[in-house]
Amino acid sequence: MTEAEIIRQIKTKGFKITSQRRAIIEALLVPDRPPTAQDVLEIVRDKYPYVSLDTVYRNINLLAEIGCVIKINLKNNEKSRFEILKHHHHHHLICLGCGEAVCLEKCLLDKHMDVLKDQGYKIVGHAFEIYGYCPSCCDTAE
Amino acid sequence: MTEAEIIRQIKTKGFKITSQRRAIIEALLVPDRPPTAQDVLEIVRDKYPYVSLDTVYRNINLLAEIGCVIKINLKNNEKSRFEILKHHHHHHLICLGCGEAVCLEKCLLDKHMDVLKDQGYKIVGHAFEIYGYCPSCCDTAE
DNA sequence: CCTCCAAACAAGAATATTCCTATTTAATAT
DNA sequence: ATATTAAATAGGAATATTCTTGTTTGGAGG
Repeated sequence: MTEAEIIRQIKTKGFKITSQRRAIIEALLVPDRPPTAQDVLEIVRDKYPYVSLDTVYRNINLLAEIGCVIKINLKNNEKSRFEILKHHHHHHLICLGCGEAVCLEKCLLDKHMDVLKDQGYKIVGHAFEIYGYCPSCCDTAE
Repeated sequence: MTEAEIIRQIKTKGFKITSQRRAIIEALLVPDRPPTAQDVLEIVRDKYPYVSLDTVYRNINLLAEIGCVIKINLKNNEKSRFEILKHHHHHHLICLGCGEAVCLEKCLLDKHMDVLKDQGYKIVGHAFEIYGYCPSCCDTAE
């Protein structure tokens, strides 16, 4: 998803475009690996020194709610990381060794959703994460 | 899983049985709906007034790691709730209306796991939660 | 262009959870 | 029973994230 597409989505849903919001979206696209809120703050502050961390969280959460960003919860109280949703809906394997989030090909959970919808539940979202060790961390493990 | 079975598991894995630990396990079984760490603390303190909240979290996390307890993450910064795993491995739908955690029948994620294991990943756990509204909260919603 | 109002903001307080350190204790070997 | 040691604990500090409050601002309508 490009910056322009995201901004269009935000407008469509009736939210406003502020300079901070725009800068946060751009910052999310800069780092190699999905950044933490703190990472985003530091990038944004190069341009807007008075942006608060709360604003970063508020905007990232908005982006997650409208489906433009995925929140990656690392275990053990590490900071969360946030990934702009480039292509399709997917989930992650989080390596407990190096902390890297590996994208899973495809979401296999639609079956669950369908059953619940039939039973009268209204589903608005889901979280799914796998914890383990990637092949190279398996090698170096004791 | 009964208290005795859990204690046996703890011993088997080389952890110690302390009076606080025992009391925490018992406290988890008391409330109707899965309790928060604070709920557990209050029950335990009836008997042991000097138990710390950290001890409750530490023990619940241990129980979760050895697979005796499931951690239920409610959205929006509500406190987590913890459920003694009575029967088989399963997940939850969390109602955003009333906050209730509905148990899902069965874990459909084994396919994912198998694929990853074939690729050399070592899987140690996963988190899966669905957010939505239960039928009665759907009725009362605007 | 000017007014208006909901949405967004900054700053700092609050919250849930974990970490740190010094002390105590369960289980094991003597 | 006693000594030993790693695990567990209490208490308080630290951390990530969200909430609160008063202020500012985007964008719709006149």
